[in-house]
Amino acid sequence: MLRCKSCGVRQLALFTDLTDEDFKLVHQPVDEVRVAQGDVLYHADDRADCLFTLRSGLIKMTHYLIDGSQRVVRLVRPGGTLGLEALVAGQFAHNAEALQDSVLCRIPVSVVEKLDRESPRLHKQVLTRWHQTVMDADYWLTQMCTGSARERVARLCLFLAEDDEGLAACHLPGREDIGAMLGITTETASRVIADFRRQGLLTTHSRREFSMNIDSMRNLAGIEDCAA
Amino acid sequence: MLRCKSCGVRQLALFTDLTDEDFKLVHQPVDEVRVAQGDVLYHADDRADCLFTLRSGLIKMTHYLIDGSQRVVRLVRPGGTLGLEALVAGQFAHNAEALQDSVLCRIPVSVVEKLDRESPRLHKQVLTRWHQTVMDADYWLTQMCTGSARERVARLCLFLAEDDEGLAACHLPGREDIGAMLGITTETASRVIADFRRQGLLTTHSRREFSMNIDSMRNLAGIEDCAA
DNA sequence: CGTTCCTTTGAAAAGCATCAAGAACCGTGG
DNA sequence: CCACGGTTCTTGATGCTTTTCAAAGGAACG
Repeated sequence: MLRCKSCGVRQLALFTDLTDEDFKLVHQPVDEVRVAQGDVLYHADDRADCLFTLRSGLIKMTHYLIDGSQRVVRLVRPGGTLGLEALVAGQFAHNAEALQDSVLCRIPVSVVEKLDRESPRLHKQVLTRWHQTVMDADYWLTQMCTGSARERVARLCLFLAEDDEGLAACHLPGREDIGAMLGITTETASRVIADFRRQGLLTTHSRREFSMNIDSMRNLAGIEDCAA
Repeated sequence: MLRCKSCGVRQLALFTDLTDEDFKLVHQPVDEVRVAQGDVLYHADDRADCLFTLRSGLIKMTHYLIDGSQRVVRLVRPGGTLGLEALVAGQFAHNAEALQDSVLCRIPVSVVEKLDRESPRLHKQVLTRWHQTVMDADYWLTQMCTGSARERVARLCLFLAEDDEGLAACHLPGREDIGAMLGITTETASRVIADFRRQGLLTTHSRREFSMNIDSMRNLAGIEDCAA
């Protein structure tokens, strides 16, 4: 299972920088995991003995609220890391659910712990991953939890478009998910998107795909370059 | 300067668990830093060659928005760690400003890096601190960025009261800061608090101190125990 | 081809922001 | 000790935004 060395996303992932020497320390399998859109990778409080690197797809990290609804606290994109808390706690801190069909590498905690001890390169990467997670969280809060519903939807669209390289089709989540990401209701999410469409800012190709006029969208969002 | 061993907040802080052996590795001074209410500990993008443990007081971590206003992304309470990003980036990621007179320990990055390499106990603590930071960030998002203004203010009051052990006086931030924490306007913050006061849920002793009826406040907040 | 789920839309009500002004508080200097 | 000016807090009135409740249209799927 050790194809990590030639992995396509490795340059983005946890195992960047690793030398051949480092790889020799990996004695447990790094499996590939596939989750279909809508499937749950893990639940909060599940026993955590591995962590994940996202190779392709899109994952939402959520918390359930007291009223039973869910709040999206962050999205993870290819190259991102999920479940780092496995290194310090016995259980996961979020629910991780696929917004798109996704492929991940499943890395046993024991592997990361060993490398963390014996490879300064991986050790540094682990810290960097934590840092990135915090930056992502802060970015999410400032961008997706601030301003009017229109601004937030515009920012979310721009965020989603970064993955899919702009002009072509971007994945558009369901309205309920959009609501849970932005802290607004499903109806408001729907209304804003329908409105963007009427104004010609946004075109939906299928139910779950769209493209947009990036510049106009930036105006609505309040121009700010993306830290994530 | 090595009074860490007998430090009152050490049990909460980064240097928990350290043995005498570990302390012998610390060859650079751990300074005490005092910041008065309203003072800035550091700015985002400041060169970061040290990190901090909060001994007493309260610190707000903020980002400036494009419009010049600021958004509070998190509060740090005694025992918490600030500026962990110094370990992986050359600069700080937030503005850190004192909401109350505060005392911190200023720990050079070189010290933490050395201990991180040579003390498994500190190494574990560093990871735990990162984890805690992410948990705090997620808690902040779900609690302070979700629900009506009344709910948010109620949750913030409960959060602030945890420090000051309930019944006695708790620190009440300025209305503008409250707004920046909850994503609402100064006026709305003021109105909600004035309203709580009229309903007898909350009593202000001085301008910056209050106490409250915790149970009623919990009802308004939607009961949920605090993860932070 | 009908069922089911998701999205869109409408109308009314509630919530919140905005603008503007007055009141309370703070530190300072007389 | 009190008066003063600046700041922060409170309050009111108004209008926009968002939620809520309800229902109808569309797309997906067996």
